[in-house]
Amino acid sequence: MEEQFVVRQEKLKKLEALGVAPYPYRYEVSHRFAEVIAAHKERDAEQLQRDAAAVRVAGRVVAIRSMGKSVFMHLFDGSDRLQVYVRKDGVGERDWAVTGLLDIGDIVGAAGTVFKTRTGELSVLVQELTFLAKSFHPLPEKWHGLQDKEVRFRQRYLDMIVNPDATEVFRKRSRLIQAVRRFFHERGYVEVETPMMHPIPGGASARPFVTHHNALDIDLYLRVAPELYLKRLLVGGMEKVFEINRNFRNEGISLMHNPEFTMIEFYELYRDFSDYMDLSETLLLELAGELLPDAVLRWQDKEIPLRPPFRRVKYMDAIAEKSGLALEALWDEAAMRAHIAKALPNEPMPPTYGKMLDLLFSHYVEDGLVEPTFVTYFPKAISPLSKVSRLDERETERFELYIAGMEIANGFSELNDPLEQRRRFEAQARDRERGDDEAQRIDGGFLTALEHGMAPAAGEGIGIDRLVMLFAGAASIKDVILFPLLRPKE
RNA sequence: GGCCCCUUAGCUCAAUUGGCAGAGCAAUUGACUCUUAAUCAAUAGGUUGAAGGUUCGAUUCCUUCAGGGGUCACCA
Repeated sequence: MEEQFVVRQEKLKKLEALGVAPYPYRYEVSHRFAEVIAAHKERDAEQLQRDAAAVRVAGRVVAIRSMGKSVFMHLFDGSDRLQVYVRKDGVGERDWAVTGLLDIGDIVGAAGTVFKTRTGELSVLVQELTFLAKSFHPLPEKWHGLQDKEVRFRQRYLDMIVNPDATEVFRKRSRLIQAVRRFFHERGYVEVETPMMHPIPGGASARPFVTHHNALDIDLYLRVAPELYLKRLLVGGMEKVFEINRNFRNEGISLMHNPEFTMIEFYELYRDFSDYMDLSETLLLELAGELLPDAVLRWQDKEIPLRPPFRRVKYMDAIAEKSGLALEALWDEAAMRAHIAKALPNEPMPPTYGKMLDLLFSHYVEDGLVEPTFVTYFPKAISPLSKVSRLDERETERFELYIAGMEIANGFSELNDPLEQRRRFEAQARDRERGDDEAQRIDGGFLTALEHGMAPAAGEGIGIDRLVMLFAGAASIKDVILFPLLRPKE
């Protein structure tokens, strides 16, 4: 609001008139609030008075209670709150004048001694108050915090100042990614960075974002997946490799989808999809050990135990069971078409057989996969990069891990036969001609790499944002992405 | 993109059937040297998201637009 902005600018001028530097360069902090609290919370008022431990702390003023010649304030350091107490006769004349000019939102340093108030709250009796930065805007209300989701996402810093839980989610995210990295480093994986801009988008079925490089005068696509580049590294002999980075998909936004999202992809030579299902279980349990009190995900109103081995169900069996369709019908395009026309009359008829399968899977199966479940042996038609099953040539050695109705991971025995890979790409090209504009494109450079010989390998991708949702109990992907995509305002 | 819902003071929310736009917090002024949702007294703060329409009269009803949320589709 205009008026408050003006008033606060006037206060800044008054500070300068007192000889206070309004934007000093540094402040020597001796303890974070959590350290002060941990060190002294168990001691009683008498002990604290005897010792008079000296601290220098800093934070944002989030509450002011003035008693006239003494002022209580709560400071917030990004994680914790700490009360400080300024008395007129306890600080210098100038510091007292500064205290009177403070607004909620200002940032200050406080040097003094730790004590306990009459009501037992650990506080700092201030001897020296240092002004560190001015806030010209009022903070959201103290009781209810900031409710407006739009403001929370557009001005995430306000969310973080007022709703400490928001920050906690992102600390968890950081710890989770750190734990994932350590997991793979401990197993001898090499972390790499492959291009974010691809001349041919590949590695996943999705619409890409397009951009243009001026000097080369070529269109480039923001990557939808790093897969085809990571496999080139397998050809090069990198035995274990992973990448944690952003993917970009030009698709809709929902509780589970943001156009840019973080993914880990990892690959290991001489392994197959079965090894990677085991590895996924190990990883999730290790993350639970790191982030949860026990191996139980608490998400929304659900309790989801992580108890290996996770349930395993074949993709086609899952659809057959939930739809009531016979397995033979699922393998027959005409029968599928008839079923969809009759049972799902409001759905537009998918252009390809693979899209029909997708439709039935998401309609009948997906939401019901709450407990951790590996869906296995995806049909060849929708798995252009995975190896054919040893058991049934219509299927592939591919799995997806579902938890809480969300797809969390996707892995397979990597197709390494270049002639077969070329045929799969050609089948995708035919799907594209039939109207599936997410069908994968032929990447000649990738085929050439395979032609040089790639050892058998397993590969997998895990959606990090969704994993954070599960481990932090977040209902929306927007709650685990600091700045989710919103339509720009004005 | 389709459908449904929301948008009122800086923030959180009210406003009876269409009849004078309010409260708490925040802010301003004053009192107060252990408060913590501090307290007490006073003051100020509004183009009710925007533009039209109906009406004597619109926060309220209608249309269009903008932003957001939910949902469906696509996707992870």
